[in-house]
Amino acid sequence: MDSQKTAPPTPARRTEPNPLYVASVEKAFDVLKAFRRGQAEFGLRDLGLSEIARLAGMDKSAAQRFTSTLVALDYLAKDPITRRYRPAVKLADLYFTYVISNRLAEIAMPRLIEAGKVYDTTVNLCELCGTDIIYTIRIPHEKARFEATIAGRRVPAFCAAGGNVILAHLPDDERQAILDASPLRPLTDETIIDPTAIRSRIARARRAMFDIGVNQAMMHEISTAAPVFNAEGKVVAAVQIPVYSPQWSLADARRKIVPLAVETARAISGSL
Amino acid sequence: MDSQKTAPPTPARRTEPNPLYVASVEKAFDVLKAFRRGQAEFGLRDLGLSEIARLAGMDKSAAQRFTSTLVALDYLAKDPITRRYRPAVKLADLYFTYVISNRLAEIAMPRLIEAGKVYDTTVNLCELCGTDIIYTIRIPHEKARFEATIAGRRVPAFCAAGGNVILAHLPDDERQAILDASPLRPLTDETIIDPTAIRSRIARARRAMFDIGVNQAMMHEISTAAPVFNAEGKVVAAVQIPVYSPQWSLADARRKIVPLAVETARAISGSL
DNA sequence: GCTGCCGTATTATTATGCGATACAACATGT
DNA sequence: ACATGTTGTATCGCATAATAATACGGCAGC
Repeated sequence: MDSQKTAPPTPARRTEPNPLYVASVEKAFDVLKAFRRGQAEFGLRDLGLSEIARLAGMDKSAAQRFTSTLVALDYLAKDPITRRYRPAVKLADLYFTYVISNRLAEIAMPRLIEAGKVYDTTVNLCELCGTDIIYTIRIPHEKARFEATIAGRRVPAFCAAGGNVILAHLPDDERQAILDASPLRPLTDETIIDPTAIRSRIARARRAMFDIGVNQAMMHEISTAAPVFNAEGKVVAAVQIPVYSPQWSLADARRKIVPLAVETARAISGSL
Repeated sequence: MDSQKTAPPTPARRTEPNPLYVASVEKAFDVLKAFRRGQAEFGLRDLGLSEIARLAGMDKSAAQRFTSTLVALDYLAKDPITRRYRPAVKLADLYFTYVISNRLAEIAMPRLIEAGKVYDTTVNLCELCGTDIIYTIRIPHEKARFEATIAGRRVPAFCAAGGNVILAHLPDDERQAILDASPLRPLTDETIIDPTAIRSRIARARRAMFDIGVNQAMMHEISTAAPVFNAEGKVVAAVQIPVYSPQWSLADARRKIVPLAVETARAISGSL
């Protein structure tokens, strides 16, 4: 008679036997992560103390301490009447901190803005983070699903055009390690999850120097991407441009959007 | 014989005598903040251990422990050869966490995108955070200075059009408290820092339901803004639209941009 | 009105984070 | 080349600071 109502109790607590490791910091971030999970899995915009405890895999006392601390630091806000917590504006500081110290972003930004105007399309820059890609810069032009317009969004690398072009130019062992670690869960009915199919798609992307995918991460989305290289010739990011059916056909995307992504990526690479 | 070479050693350590307060968490965030300061004050994209210690106001041992844990958690990256640290992609997660759980952002996003197309201008949503405003959503269309295009950017509320329209509709005591707490340091040669001038500008913004400022936070910028209200009639944000001289004149901004900002803000308010 | 769950407050215990110290690897300048 | 002042790394005993158990009050919903 198991009464766990929510997902796997704890996603395997990281055990860092390093004497320089401060465990409290990890737990604070676990609390923040709980909100992302809560939103993704249950559509919750705010969380109560017990929910946080459950989602972050800690007991109520710990949740109490860390929420209290995060509220004092202004990274979490607490509704005084419902007593529920939600992420606070100040979290945006950290994104700024990342981007402002990122030369790649600085160089890419004007070119991405430029590129968006050519066909009035959204243009994104994405970088690898573990087995996912994260959209670090987004220039939205079209009203897609809300999450699809927000910077910081994660998509598994194996099913994103941006992910594929990055994987394609990684050293073999690194690419393999990431694919091995990727849970091949489909995001749409058409997501390719067959390992050999994925591999050949990546190989194609390497030869062509771009990738294009249809309905892989989201329905009605045709996603194109091209790799960005640094001065030493290593992939560091991808320019990704999505367009949406039925306004765009695959043929038109191929003919117009792919070259735009490739050209933009090349321009950025050239200035690194 | 003082050998402190850098700015004020510690910006007054917060002393939280709450038994539920976990001080280590604060220190971890202090380390992250150090990067923002390092960038703002010295233009540094990465920091060495000792620099972090200095900027975050802690000793080398502490800096060592917290950088080490933040690296383990992937919020900081360490260059193995230079041994310097820099903010890592994963920080973008936290921004996403904030925005995705924010109803306001969800409702505003499509209207902001729409608004940007009218005159091909950048459109921003900003929210109050302490004495600053933070740009939470940005739809960039023009290639302004890099920082001016990044979400998470902070500007003192008193000299930002977005800040003024928010302040204008706050309860008197709250507005006063924020102005009292604001360091009235000018950002440009033309920034208004006279308290009574600021007050009358805010009063005007309240009556007019918009604000417009020239060269207040950045040279060549004409900044317009209008307030967004929630269902209970409280200000929660501002729609801000900047245009740049010499492409735009003040008169044109008044005639075209202000109504656009006002209308967009009203549309958002109406859907909250 | 009873029962369960939630958020809050308080406590003793000890594990945990602390910071002094010593070392190594560079850079610097003479 | 050497002496000097950095910087980053590693170790360790001590006491503080974070912990988890517990108890309380409030608010739901049967």
